[in-house]
Amino acid sequence: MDKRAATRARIVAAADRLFYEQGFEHTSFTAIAEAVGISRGNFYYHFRTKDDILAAVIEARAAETRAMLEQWAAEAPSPQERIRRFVRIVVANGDDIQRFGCPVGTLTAELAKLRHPSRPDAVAVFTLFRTWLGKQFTELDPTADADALALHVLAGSQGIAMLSNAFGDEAFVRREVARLDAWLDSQVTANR
Amino acid sequence: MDKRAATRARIVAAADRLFYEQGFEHTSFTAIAEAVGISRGNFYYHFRTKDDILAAVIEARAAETRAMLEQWAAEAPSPQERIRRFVRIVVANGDDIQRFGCPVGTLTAELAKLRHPSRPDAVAVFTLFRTWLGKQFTELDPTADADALALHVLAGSQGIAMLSNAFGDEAFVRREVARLDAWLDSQVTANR
DNA sequence: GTCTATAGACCGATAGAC
DNA sequence: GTCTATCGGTCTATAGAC
Repeated sequence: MDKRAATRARIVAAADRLFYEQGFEHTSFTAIAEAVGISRGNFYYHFRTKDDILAAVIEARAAETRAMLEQWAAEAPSPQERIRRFVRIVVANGDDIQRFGCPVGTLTAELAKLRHPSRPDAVAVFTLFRTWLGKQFTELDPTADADALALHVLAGSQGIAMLSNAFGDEAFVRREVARLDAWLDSQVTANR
Repeated sequence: MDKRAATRARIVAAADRLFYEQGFEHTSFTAIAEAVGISRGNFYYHFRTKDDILAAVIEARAAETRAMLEQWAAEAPSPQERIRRFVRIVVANGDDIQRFGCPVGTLTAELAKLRHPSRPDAVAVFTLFRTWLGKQFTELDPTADADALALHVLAGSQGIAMLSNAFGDEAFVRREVARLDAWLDSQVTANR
């Protein structure tokens, strides 16, 4: 990787984190430049506008998500176990979610209010999870409405993330994850 | 109501709507003043700072919520029917939620990222629903963990609102509301 | 004449953009 | 490093109701 690409990657990583922690609009150029440790002037060598950075951040998140889903698919033996991996995100990233919510959910919600042109790209990250989950449910039961089940799981984890952020109640998160797990079990049993 | 209070109320109503549609930070003084039809200068006669407006908006939302919950409690005969009223919000306000998400959820999420001092007050609106729902579940079954059940319903509707906003899929909303209704039925049946 | 409500000029700071 | 627009925030003059 040449120096240009390396700096670009550092900018994207810093912006990603700041957009998550502070929101897209609230994060200024200056804040990103400071986090990376470069001057604002240097900045424009890599990105012309703030929207360009946002696009790069969303692209990076999408790539990261694809890699993660592929890894889960490779590691976990059964569809049920794979779906369980997804459900576990809200526990594994519990601390971040409690403080800043779900990165996918909060970004799409913000971009919706801003009527931002990149909003569909942010939604596409949601869609990655949606179709991946749908695939697992189809494997579990080819006759099921896999997309509906996928959205149910997605909605469940979004609700948990939202209230975790609002109330900071870890017991609630564990309880609701267990509930989702149990629901998943019941789906598998029903298919036997 | 004197003229001062009337103008103040109009400002709060306009700010409420704009904060909902565009987010708190994105909404400028100029935008609110334009929406109300007054000059920016006049503004400071009624509110000194933007945070003061936010505080007034949150207070208004809390009062509105309390009134709504009281009305539901008065109108609906059974606890189950009352809880059902709550679940129906995502359908009744389906259009707004699809475009701007849940007003309570999106505001608390934004204020969390901004580390805004009024965030606890925004969360308190969530708590109004939480305790009201808990009360209904206690009436349904005094031995149940009413708060856990309340949070489950709250999380369910938050998840629906989030994905409704992301995907704009009305069939999904109806499906998930039906699912929550069925779950509620099962809770009632289990108690018999 | 006094008070209430209003308008609009104006401030420093900071935003994104170049 | 500079430029311009706009941000939240402040001050003062004044029009009209009483």
